[in-house]
Amino acid sequence: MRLTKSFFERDVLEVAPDLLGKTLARRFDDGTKIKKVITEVEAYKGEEDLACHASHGKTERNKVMYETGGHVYVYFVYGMYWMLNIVTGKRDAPQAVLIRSLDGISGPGRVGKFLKLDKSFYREDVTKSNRIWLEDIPSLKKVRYKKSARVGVNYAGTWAKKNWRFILPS
DNA sequence: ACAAAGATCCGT
DNA sequence: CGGATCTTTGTA
Repeated sequence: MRLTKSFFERDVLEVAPDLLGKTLARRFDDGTKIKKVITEVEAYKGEEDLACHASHGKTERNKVMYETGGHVYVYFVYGMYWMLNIVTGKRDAPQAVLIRSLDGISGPGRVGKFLKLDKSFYREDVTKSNRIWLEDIPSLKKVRYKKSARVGVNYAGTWAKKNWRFILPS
């Protein structure tokens, strides 16, 4: 079953761990369809969170984070990687979940490459899109997961210490 | 206008 | 541990 708007409109700290064990589905232009279980995510929450891209207010790059949950936030880094995030929460509450790993695909850069993401996915709605969406596995109710500090955000001071990275044990 | 840094990955 | 490679951001 496809995850709906109400799933994504909750607080990012609830949505992020709930995404573990869920399925990410992607239909490519040639019609090929793939599904992978999400195994690692990170939460980025609000303008106060110095590790969050919204910490300097709304900009051309991050403006989709201010929209309602369920939108895709993709951005380009290090000259070669597209990072996949799912916006969560209500409008004007900038939050997003970074999809760091899928089953067999370790690292956010590789996830973007595997899914063949690009600028055109910016602001895609995963509750409606026919090329990227998320699905529940009804039989799987609860999963155990580990928490740790987020990766690559040491510049964020005390915010870097928050255990907002959620990992499914392999 | 421009320089610097970046929610990364890979090879050495 | 440094290079690749280029967009976004704040003004170094």
